[in-house]
Amino acid sequence: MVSWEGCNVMSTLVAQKQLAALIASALEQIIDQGMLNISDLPEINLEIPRDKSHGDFASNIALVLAKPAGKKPREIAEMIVENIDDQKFIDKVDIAGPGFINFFLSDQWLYNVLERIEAEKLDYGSSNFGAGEKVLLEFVSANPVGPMNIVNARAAAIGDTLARLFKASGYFVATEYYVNDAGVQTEIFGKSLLSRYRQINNPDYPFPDDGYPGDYIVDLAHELLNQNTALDWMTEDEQIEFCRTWGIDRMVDSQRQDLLDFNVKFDRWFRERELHQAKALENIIKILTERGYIYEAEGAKWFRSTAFGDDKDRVIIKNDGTYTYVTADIAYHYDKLKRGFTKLIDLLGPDHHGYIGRMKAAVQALGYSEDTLEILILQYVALLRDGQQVKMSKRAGEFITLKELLAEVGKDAARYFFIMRSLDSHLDFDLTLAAEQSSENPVYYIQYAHARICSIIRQAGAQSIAVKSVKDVSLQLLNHETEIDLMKKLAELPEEILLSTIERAPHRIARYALDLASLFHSFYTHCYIIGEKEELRDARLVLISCVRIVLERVLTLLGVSAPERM
RNA sequence: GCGCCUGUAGCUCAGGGGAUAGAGCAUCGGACUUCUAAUCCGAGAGCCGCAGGUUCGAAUCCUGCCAGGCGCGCCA
Repeated sequence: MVSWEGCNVMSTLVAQKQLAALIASALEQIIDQGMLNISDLPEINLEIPRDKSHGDFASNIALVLAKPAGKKPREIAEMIVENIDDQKFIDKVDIAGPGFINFFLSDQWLYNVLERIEAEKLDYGSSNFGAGEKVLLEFVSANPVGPMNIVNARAAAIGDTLARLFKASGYFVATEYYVNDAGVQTEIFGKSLLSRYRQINNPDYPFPDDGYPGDYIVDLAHELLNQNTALDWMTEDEQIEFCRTWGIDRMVDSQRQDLLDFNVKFDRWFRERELHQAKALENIIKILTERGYIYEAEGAKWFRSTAFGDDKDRVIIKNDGTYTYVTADIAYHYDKLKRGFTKLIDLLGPDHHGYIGRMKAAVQALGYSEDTLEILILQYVALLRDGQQVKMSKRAGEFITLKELLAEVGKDAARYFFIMRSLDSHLDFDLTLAAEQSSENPVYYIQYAHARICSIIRQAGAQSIAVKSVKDVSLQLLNHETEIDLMKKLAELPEEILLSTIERAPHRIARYALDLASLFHSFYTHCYIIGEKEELRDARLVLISCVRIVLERVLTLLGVSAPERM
């Protein structure tokens, strides 16, 4: 049994849980009295009504029960309300509309929120929901033969924030970037680099037909020249191999640096070559063969992925004896599983959606459940400049790289813009707006709220006014409408973090940050702080200090900085 | 042809069974002798792509259609 002693409600999550328990016990009493005849209780959900006149929380339970119970919704609602135990934290309970039960809570629960924020600081909103489950989040994994593009950038921002959300929700998370450094593409890359290297002294040296045209390879060639390597004494094959490994290492280094500049740090950069060196591909084929999912046909070896619902079986060893990329990918995922991760999440671009079936099949063929692997598909990004779409052609070597994006709009705006839309949304990224440092830009709007609070606290400090502890101020003075709204929003953070994690929806946090900033700005214009009487001033300082903590918290989740001055 | 995503205010997007459908931008009108006007307050603006169905209740779920984006290799 839940104890109702004291008023321990301190977030919307807790409030909803407690109200649901109250309704459940009311229903039990009604059923015991024989007033209601239903076989089993449905789940009781509390929602926060859009309209404030509908209370702090509302339940539709009476409407849901109307049919199975064969009674009118309002009649059921009345019985429930009559049987709800009186609680100190409930001001009143109304029945409204077709049969909604609306709960109006005493403001005390909001003051408890401030106490909790003061106690937990930047941990406020965290939970142990994940119970330490080991999750491996793989994202970006861009080919190392070229610079990272705008979709990679979106994946980086979203993947990184998802990782932060999983951590906040009590999971053990590791992030990985898978480097395809073993395929045909890297060989073409090696040839391209060697050709550019030769062209420095011999402009007529041929460039491979299928070579990579970008200028970055020319830059790499000049860097290679300055390295004074033993390249010229090698055979042709050795030269290509050297260019490949040296060049890929340089590409990976620069990708790693670009991502660090974007506030994205991977726990591990996993090289495909490690799998080959460890004979992991041979091993995975052996395992799948033993399990009976490999067969030979048309001179190749196939993985029977259709056994688990895939559209067609997949070639795993080509008729020329080499492996397909799927083979390495299965080996990589098996490696993840062997390392003890019980949940694998891959964040991929929309061109990879056909990949879901075969990889889920592979995981199952290896003896794991289908939902061990979760593949999130990210939709494309269209870049706009001055309202016009920026055309990008990879073949012509024209595309905006992550590095260029950061130079143009900055890390904070870029992160926010990528995260503010749901994964499913085909994002229109407005470069002009993102680069603008004005009120039209939501990033600055949120950061400005944080900087404003810091400024007030600085001003107060200059007048020797310190921010007191929550328990030393008169919280009941915080009763202005904008103050109540602000505290309600603070109360929502734990729920928001949890839902953002469960729904894999980082955009919810971006929106929450914007809403909180908006409520603060509104409060700021309606309520003074430093000029007010001491008691009210101190209470308000506590309030804005809590708002500041939560703003810093959500900005950190987004990977955006929380400036103290602007 | 098959698969995935999308279609909501002039624009970009939230909401994904519940009460009068929301936000930002844009437009229009107001607010600075005091803590940052990078702000606030207010107004107008919508057959929620179309047509059926399920439901006490559908923007939300199901079916079909229309439109846009992206896939459907022994490429990665």
